[in-house]
Amino acid sequence: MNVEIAARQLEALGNVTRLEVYRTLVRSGPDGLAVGHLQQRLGVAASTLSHHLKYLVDRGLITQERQATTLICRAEYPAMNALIGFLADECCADTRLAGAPALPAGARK
Amino acid sequence: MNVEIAARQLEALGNVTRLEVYRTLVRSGPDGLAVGHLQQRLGVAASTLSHHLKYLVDRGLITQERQATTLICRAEYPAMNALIGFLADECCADTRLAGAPALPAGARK
DNA sequence: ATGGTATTTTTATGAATGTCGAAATAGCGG
DNA sequence: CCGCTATTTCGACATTCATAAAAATACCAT
Repeated sequence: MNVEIAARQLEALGNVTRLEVYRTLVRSGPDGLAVGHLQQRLGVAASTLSHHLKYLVDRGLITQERQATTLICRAEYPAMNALIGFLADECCADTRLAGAPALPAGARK
Repeated sequence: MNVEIAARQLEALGNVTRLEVYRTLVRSGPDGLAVGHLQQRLGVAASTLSHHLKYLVDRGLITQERQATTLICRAEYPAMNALIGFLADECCADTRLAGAPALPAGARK
């Protein structure tokens, strides 16, 4: 994980529609959700949704698998884990794990 | 923390220049860094930097404090913590804390 | 006040985004 | 093969973004 990749993934999540899509997929668990179901649930135009899904696939945040005519979308959990890891390690203090303060300049990497 | 705010903050970090700025500030610790130092270190035009800093302040990711002629910028750690918390809780499995699998659909909220 | 350094605002411009309807494609079921 | 459903591609459009030079502002030191 480097800054460029992280930025691209953060950017992908930095749009309400896409973030909702992604969140919905994550919460749907490993079974994923068909594009059509996503479309119904989020109420966005199919073409817009398709556009955003491509975006998310491109950046490795979700995967798609054909099942007959429908396309199943799934969150790519390792990607999110890596991204959170980047934010926590490269950028941030651990937080929520403990009350540890931010690491001082140059303490890592 | 809601989806709109999270998306705005993620978007703010979803640009290489801003992510570098932010990362630099986080790693500079609580003392922060002057705009000028950031500018020198990152080699971006002052006006561009100022633009991005405003962006980050707007979204609550950093704060600024005047000290004589120089403006000290600091990462707003709680904001990042909340954002990571959102990603972990609302969106994602915990990861890195344990090997726990993603929460199944509807397990939360 | 004057000069100097630090930072922002203004202004400009090219590029990318977000959105959607309409048309095109893909692939099953019969 | 045909029709049907699912999804994508193709314009089109308005909006926002990223960048930076130039001018303006802020504030200290003298």
